[in-house]
Amino acid sequence: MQAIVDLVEKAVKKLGWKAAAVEVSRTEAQFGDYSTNVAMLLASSVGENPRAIAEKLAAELSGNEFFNSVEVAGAGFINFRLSDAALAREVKSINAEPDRYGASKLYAGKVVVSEFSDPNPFKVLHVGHLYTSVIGDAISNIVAAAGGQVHRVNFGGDVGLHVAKTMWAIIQDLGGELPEKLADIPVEERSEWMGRCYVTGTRTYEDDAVAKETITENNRKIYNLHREDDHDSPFAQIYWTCRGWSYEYFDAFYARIGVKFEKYYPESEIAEVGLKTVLAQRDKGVYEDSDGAVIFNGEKYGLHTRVFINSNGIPIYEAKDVGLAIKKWDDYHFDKSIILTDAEQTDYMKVVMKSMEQYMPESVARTLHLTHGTVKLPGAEKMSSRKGNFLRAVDVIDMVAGEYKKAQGRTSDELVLGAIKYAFLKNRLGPNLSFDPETSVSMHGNSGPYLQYAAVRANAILQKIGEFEAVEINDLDEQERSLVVKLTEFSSVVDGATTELAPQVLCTYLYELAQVFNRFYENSPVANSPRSAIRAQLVQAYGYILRRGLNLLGITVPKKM
RNA sequence: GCGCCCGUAGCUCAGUGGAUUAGAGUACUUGGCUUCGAACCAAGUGGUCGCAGGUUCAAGUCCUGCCGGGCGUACCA
Repeated sequence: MQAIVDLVEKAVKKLGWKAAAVEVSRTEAQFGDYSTNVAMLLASSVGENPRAIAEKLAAELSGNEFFNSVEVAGAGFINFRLSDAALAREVKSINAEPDRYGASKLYAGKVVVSEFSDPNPFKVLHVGHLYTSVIGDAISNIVAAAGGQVHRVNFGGDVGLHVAKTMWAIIQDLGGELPEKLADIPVEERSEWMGRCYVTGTRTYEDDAVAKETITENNRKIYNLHREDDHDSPFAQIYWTCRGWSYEYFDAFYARIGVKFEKYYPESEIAEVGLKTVLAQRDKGVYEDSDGAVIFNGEKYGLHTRVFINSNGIPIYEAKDVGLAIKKWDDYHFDKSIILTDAEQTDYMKVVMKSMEQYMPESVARTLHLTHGTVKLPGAEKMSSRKGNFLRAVDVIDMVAGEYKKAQGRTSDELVLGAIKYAFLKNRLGPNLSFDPETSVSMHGNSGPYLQYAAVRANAILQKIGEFEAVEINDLDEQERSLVVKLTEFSSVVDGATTELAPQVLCTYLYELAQVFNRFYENSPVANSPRSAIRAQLVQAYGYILRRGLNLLGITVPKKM
């Protein structure tokens, strides 16, 4: 709590000691509400033992109306117990400015580009896209709430070998370059059909040497139709139509999960600048020719070597990422660029960034690559969209909807997404995520439904009592006190989640908050109580904070459940 | 081989170097609905924090080595 930090700093100064970095953290209820170890940190510079320093500080602070008690414990901890007056002030200030209370300012005025999700046209959205979209959205929300001017962008391969493979199978399936036959594909089967074509094309590329040549040629044709702005040839007509289907399918998906993007960066729009840049920087010695390809020799930097332009002269993923980075910098001149991808790309990204550092160091220094693991479902094999044994994003939503219906007799996207998003976000980023639709997204315990329910309960109370007076808040009992103390932790939690870009920090807090509230709820009637007007203010403040926290995670609070 | 990540209760996981006794959820055993919805609450069982050293007043947390698992390691994205 910042107010305590300020008071401690003031006391340290008053006692004539050199200011140490004061940190105040929550502590176990048996010790107090908050504690600080500043006495231990001061020990060496002051030249006294921590315990004695703590005693002096406690004496200095204990008269303050902010505290009920200030006690020294253990090796020199100072434990604080907040006064009712201090707690009342917090509740009042939450209810006065529910959307601003405790907001972080860590990104105030900063321009932030947040790239995530990154699906490829001509392919199917799988469970990984759902996962990465949910995380990216939450992180973007957190940065935006901290004052960041966040631009959410999405990158995807509308050119490249995977498109060439899909196009090959599409043309086979249509019986030739016959765009008019596309009308025969039912609207609801389009994405599915393209996904199947991708799998067929990939298998063929691996097994059939003749077809492989055609696919390689297709790849070149696709780059060329962009260069020549060809929308008329039968091949181009098929390409543009299917590409359009993909983007419609993506938009519908994002709308369904409540994630919004400012723009797509299709690879076709950045491939040229990537290609030109890599060639220009090769001439300056950053990249090298090798076996007909253009590479970056990462071994000089303890990384591995990667190809940027293949021996057919086509810019592959590496060169496209160079183009993307340049385009983003030109578009936004960002203070921070966040790129969220699967952890498989960690070393890859290091190589690309190391190469760009040679000629655009400022942009690279402001770029942060965040990674996450893979979603594992119980009993599932490793998924591969190239082999076709993957789980689609909609399959996961359907599975959870099925579980919801089984358990509660009804379901809705709002509830299903609340369950999925929370299950995805409550764990730290990085390691793989075990996701079990049946148990992990259960209706009990540390789950999205628990939190949504905890919010609905608060609303139900407020609805029942209607208008109430903002009377003075005093003589808090134990349950009321714990609820308010928990509310005061909000700002430091948000700061922590923002600093670390770690949504799980917020999840843990919100769950604890909901637990504290549910305990309060069991024992503290609001409607039929002499303390009704006081408790209503607490419930209102709690409702605001819980809703804000959930919204940061991309989770909405249902009107009813 | 080399590089990066992970290893905490039966299972899934939290855990900015600090508190006699390492926390949740789940599962299991109990108790609590005439109430602002019990999708809740309360109590209990369950740990050599992978192993071994080191740094520190203090290590699940930092360092080193080892064991186990995952990922990456040149023309896919």
